[in-house]
Amino acid sequence: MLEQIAAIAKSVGNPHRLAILEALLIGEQSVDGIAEKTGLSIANASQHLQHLKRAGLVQFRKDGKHSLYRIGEGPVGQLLNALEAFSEFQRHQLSALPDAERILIDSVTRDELLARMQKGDVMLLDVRPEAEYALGCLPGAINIPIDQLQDRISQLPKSVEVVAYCRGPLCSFSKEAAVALKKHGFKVRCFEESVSLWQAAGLPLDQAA
Amino acid sequence: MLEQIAAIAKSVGNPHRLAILEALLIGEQSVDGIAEKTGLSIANASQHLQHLKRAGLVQFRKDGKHSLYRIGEGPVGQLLNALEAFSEFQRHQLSALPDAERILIDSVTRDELLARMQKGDVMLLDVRPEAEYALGCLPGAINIPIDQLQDRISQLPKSVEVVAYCRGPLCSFSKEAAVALKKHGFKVRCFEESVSLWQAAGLPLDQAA
DNA sequence: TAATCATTCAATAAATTGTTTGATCGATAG
DNA sequence: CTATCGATCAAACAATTTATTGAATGATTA
Repeated sequence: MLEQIAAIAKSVGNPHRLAILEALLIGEQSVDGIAEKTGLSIANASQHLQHLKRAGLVQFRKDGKHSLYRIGEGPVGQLLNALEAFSEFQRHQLSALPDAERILIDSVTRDELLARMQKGDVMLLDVRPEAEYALGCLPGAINIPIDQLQDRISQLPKSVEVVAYCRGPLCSFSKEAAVALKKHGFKVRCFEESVSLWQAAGLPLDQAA
Repeated sequence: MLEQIAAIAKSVGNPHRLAILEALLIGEQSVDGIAEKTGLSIANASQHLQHLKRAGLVQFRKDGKHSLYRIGEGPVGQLLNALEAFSEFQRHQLSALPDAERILIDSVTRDELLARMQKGDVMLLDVRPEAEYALGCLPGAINIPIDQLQDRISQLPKSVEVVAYCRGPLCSFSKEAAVALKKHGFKVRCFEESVSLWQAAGLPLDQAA
């Protein structure tokens, strides 16, 4: 029992396999696509993929001479989220802020976000690099890459709540952005599921041109 | 970055270390207490504990000639919960139920549970073994160990909602119980944080004696 | 001060994991 | 049918993890 759980953790406990999962969060990919994105040799990527497949973290289909892998069913995103959240906590722990200074960021569930978007009383902030934003973003989101946020912070409204998001479960940009904004007095939460899980849920993306 | 995250996952990716964490969820312990509970040699337990300490998953203080370890600050419980949830998902996946047959269990947050307990319109069901129940349970809970549940299912009321709980993040009893009850038409949810996180939050336990 | 106890450390051996190489397989294209 | 391509496999090696042993540490107790 504990061994099953440990086996799952062991599967994600390798930077190359995490990189593969991160790549797959964007969408289904062939082995050599993954190999290229992660800098692994093809044979090595294939081995890691099979490891992940055994653990149920990815799934697989064949299309002609390609093997296409995708994120597995089940709460893979939550798992990666939990890992990222713990890592994030650690990093802030280390920066040795006195407890009072530590800023807590609330998050928003997908359902709540959808409802708020309908009402139109939130501003969606995409903090990914421009190139990723251009490929597609949540409907109506504006883009300020995390490294430009300090300079362009005045472009954001204080009248409505800001919801920041980034790539997905293994990315901490949205939380960093939220902390920065909160320090400046904005009303801000973050949407932890971000693009990859939005997509995975079958919801539509905007083409930001 | 991915390496930091992988290091965390690697730390929980070992059954002995998971067993140690499970033991610590109950409370602070000395090295030899942990060694005994997990069946490890003292030296080995000490090494694993130091591994966990490096990863920030446990913390440590000295008291005389004892070293006392406890679960680390931060979202350790969530992390273990996510792992357990994924493992649980897999197990049900494997039992090859057609999608329609798969039973989804809602869970209850601690805050909601507290509110409902005040109002008195829930029945708390502790499905741990009797011995553990005797050491302390959530206020007002009754105990039906998971392996007696089938026989004693008629003792439960259908008029109020049942909330099942068990040991903590690495235990799946409460979910199993909830599935069984739901099949019999009970209104049931499960309290995923269970005893260990209840305790960790500083909330009081009942002495069931 | 010496003896004892709980723990950690250091060294080693055993087991597991990760990577590379080249061979192999199956599907498509010429 | 043969050549090519994407992917997997099998074997071999390197690197990392894990468990065990016995010595060392440091705080208490006699």
